[in-house]
Amino acid sequence: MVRISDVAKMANVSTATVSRVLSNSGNVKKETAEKVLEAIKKLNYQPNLLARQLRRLETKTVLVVVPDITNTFFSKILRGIEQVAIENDYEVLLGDTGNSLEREKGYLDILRQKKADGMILLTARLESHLLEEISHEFPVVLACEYLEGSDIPTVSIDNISSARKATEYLISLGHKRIGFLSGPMDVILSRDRLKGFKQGMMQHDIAIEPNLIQEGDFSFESGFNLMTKLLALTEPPTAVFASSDEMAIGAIKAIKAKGLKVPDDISIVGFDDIKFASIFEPALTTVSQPMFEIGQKAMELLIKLIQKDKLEKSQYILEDQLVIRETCKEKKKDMIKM
Amino acid sequence: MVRISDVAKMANVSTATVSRVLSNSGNVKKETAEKVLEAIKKLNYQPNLLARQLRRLETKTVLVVVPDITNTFFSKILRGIEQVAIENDYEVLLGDTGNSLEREKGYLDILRQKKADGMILLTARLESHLLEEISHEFPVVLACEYLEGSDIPTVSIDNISSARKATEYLISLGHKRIGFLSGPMDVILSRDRLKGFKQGMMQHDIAIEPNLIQEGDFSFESGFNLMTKLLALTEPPTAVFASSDEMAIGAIKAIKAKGLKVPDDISIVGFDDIKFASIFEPALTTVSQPMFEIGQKAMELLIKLIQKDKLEKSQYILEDQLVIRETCKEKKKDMIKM
DNA sequence: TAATCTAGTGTAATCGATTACAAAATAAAA
DNA sequence: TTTTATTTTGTAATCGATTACACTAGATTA
Repeated sequence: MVRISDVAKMANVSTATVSRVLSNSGNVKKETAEKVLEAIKKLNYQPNLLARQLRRLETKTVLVVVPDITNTFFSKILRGIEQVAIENDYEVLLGDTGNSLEREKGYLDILRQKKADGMILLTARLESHLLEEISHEFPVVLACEYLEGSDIPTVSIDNISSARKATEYLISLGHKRIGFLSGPMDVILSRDRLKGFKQGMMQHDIAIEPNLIQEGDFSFESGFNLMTKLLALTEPPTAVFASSDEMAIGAIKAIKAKGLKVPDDISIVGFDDIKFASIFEPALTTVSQPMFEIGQKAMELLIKLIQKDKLEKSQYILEDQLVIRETCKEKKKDMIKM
Repeated sequence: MVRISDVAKMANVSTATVSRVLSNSGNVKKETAEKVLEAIKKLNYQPNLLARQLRRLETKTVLVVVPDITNTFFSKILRGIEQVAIENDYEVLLGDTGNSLEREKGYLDILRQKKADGMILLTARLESHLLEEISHEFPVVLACEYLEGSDIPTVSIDNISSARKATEYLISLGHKRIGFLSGPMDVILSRDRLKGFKQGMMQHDIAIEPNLIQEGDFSFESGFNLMTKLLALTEPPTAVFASSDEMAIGAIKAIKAKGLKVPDDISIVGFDDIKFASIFEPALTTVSQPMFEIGQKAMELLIKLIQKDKLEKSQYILEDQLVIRETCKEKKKDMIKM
């Protein structure tokens, strides 16, 4: 392995001078610098980052903890993170928890062991005091999620208001029996979406029926299963608002499996606007999150934290948008009951 | 920050002893070890990995270079990699190239700078001599891709034979005018799939028509566009074999857009078996790759390389499988021409 | 009893860079 | 020409762990 001392020897200078050439800092005579650069090229020298990092006590690496890397929602955010990371010479250490709480916890140690300068969490199911604690010691940014009553910097959309908007859209189409497929209740964003749903309903004086609200886990499979349950009710909903696109698609499959049609028989709204939402048939009406931008912003904030810059605020709310495609329709006229 | 010397001081021992307790190596008296452990707990000490890594000249980190992290095909492989990584106390440094050759090249430096102990490439579009070079210096494993005439360890399916199988399946359904949507020709796996397609055709004495073969880039969009082109031919194909599921789905969308039906008018076979292949309607008949296993195996090989173990062989071929779903059907009887 | 071995611990070198400080060389000012 | 300022370079400490080597004390063997 080629070390800085090898370069120094070949160029007939001290390691300090080589280092100065490397970092472009300080005063090095032109000719000396040229000698050094030549030696570097000749030896194909690459500085050992471990040594540099140890000396500088920084890694130029950020840890990104993702609940499920195979979900395109998260990988799109990751893309945004990575873009800003590259622009600022940071590397991304990936922590996929596979929805395991234990693994989520385990990744905190990587930060403590200085393997990364900071951390972006796309999931926050850990006990909040753990997160609070580590965020006091190290730079931490939450994306999508946030922590109630905490001042950990956060980038997300306003889940409550976007869920309310989506609900009101269904109401505006004449729907009153609206089902709600929720995400897991231990994540705040699920609770927010539910809250938004309830707000929308109440604002139009529509009673909320508990058995039209079902808790799932954002997955396709849970969407399918919960919708099947809803369809088994004596009076199934005429519209359903799902807390993720995957669930929405699962729900549509369940509806189709019963021989019913979307949107003719039942309207569906999803959440996220993953790539597949527009490819699926019928194309999904959904709340579109600016995933790439969320990632970018989160990484920008993290870099600021690492550099100990002051943030203007700790909660950044990005704009979402209700994208209307093909899965919603005016409620059918009630049949005259016999 | 708590250092090993702080622990040593508190426990009234030398740093060497603390280190020995930490690594569970060597001979430390029980009582001493207990004292040390107590101090560690009291101070909430976590060893600085940078220092350890510098001393040991290893990072316990592997670099995974992915062409597109938002493609579930790759993220599934990544899952396999990460699983084995965790089991062996490795971390995964993610390098998403966004299909950029330049960024692919840039990630090689991370390896040279010792930020990772080895590298798994899920893309190999770089000039082969670059790859050869770096693989002589550092542990490198190719997954999915391989390099002709190179001995870089590789994990993949046999693309030629699986493409041949899929082609023969279409032929067995009576199709003769079979279109082929290829991936980019600068990746070997695209060329292999084309080769397999041609083999299948020739083995059944079916002439290969150049304008039924179209080159894309694995993406949904290219599938749509190329299929649109094929449909514009005076005599369009009755079946199409796409080199990726995304392309296949794009092709189906194009067919539907023309008012035709899959599989009634045109049969489609995809490649990869991404999650969405079974959700899409009609559910995709496709060549299923064992993505998770590819990732696992690749990581296992890489660990062996890092530990300087001998590999039994350098090319590992895993089993693929033609999954028959709903997008293929017997060719319609020819209309009697007037 | 003396010699040898072993367990347990400490001292200090080491990994490969960066950088504070000192020193030398050169330029500018008196 | 001497003095002072500036530029350029080198020496050695440093980052925080690991580990080769040395040492001590007690156990074992001859």
